[in-house]
Amino acid sequence: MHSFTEENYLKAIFKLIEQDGDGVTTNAIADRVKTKAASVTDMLKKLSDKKLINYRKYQGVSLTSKGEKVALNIIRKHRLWEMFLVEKLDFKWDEVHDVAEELEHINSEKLISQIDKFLNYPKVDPHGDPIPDKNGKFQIQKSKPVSVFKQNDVLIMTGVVDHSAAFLQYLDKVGIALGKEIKIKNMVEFDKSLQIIINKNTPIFISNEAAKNILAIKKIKCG
Amino acid sequence: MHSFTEENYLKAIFKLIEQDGDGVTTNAIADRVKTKAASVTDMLKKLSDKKLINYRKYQGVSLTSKGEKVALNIIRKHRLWEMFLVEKLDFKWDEVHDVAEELEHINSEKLISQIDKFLNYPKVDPHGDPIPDKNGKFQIQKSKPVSVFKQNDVLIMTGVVDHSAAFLQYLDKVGIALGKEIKIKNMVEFDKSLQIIINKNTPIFISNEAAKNILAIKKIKCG
DNA sequence: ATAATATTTTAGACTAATCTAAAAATATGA
DNA sequence: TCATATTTTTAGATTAGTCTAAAATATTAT
Ligand SMILES: [Mn+2]
Ligand SMILES: [Mn+2]
Ligand SMILES: [Mn+2]
Ligand SMILES: [Mn+2]
Repeated sequence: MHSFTEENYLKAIFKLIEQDGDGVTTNAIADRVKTKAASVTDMLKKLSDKKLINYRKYQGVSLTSKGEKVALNIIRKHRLWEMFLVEKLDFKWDEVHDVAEELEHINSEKLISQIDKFLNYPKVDPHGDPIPDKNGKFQIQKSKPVSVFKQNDVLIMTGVVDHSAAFLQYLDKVGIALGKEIKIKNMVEFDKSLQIIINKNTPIFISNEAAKNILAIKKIKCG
Repeated sequence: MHSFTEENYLKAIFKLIEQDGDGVTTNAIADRVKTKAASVTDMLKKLSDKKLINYRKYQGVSLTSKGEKVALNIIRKHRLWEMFLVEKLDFKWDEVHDVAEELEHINSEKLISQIDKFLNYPKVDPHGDPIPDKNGKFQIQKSKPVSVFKQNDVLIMTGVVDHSAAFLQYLDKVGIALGKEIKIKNMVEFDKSLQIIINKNTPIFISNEAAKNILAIKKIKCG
């Protein structure tokens, strides 16, 4: 169907559009797929010939709906595999990404629909990212970084911005995980670090840098 | 580590050695990996440089112990994945091979050891083929084709020679599966077809061609 | 033993994906 | 606006894997 490489470019372009909107630049893609701008230009021509992207020299690119469909399917597979690894094979959330990068390119409609069923049709992956369904539809997250909330806000942790193993391991260490309650006890004016209470435990401090990389929503009062 | 292609060549060489012994020919490999002899010669040089095979021009090849180890690991992964697909994702035994051909190249020690554990360390795959352990060790099957047994022998079905979907579907249709009892009721001298009884059901006829492709062992009397 | 046949290797070319270096286009800013 | 800096594209080379056609070697059959 499409080569590994083509799939990786499409996924990269999709994520850059998600971040910065259409008109994705050659250099931005080169960065993401860890290659040089010259190689990207070559690939853009190929993807354009295949009607997977809209491309005019020097103008930046966007995905056609065909290209977006391919990208969403790769992302669907990536996130389902991550979920499978965590839920069924006892992987930690910081161990799954690299393996999923390989597994996402396996071609089998049946395989992925069975994995989906086996996991009971999960809506989010182990990092809180939404899993597109068969048709590429997924719920847009309205989470925001913990850093934007106010003193005494009570939040539910829903995701991460930084997906690096190092950051995920840090969150493990301080006890922050998906679904945990985070109460903002107070903010240090000097460096914008936060004192927070996780699930009613003893308060801890997290840096502003950390707070910017943790996503959460306001907790709904219930009971 | 090793490319996709290199792994497929090593696996092909391993299986040819298993079948015909050392001194595997260029054409035999070309057949198995579905390429041309000239391409095989190129690859043999590369594998030889990497000390994965023993190769002297025109003399045929054998695997070094390093090469054998790689081949056995691919086969281990292939068979574990097939088992996973059948046991956990409701695939039929005739549906798993092609997907496993892709999955066998995924690189993750942890992934495969967890799959092994998840399946409770199976000894054979859905086709009755032995699954090498972490160290490449596996039990040699002493099964023989049904065609070599004698009238009134009572057998247990243990595997297949022909792994094609068409043959496996035929076996499904007539009710032959791993572990089933096969009693040889009689053999037609004319065309060597057999009348057999599967699990005490009504007798059926199978051709000599079919009998040669079904593996079995003599049933041990018990009770 | 020699000629005919079959197998294997070499030579040379092609494709996908990559790279470096140079040229072209665009953006920036005095 | 126009020179400078940055970004993007082109040109040309490289590598892995493949192919066809031709040459070299081995096998087989008279
Ligand atoms: Mn990931
Ligand atoms: Mn994820
Ligand atoms: Mn198989
Ligand atoms: Mn099998």
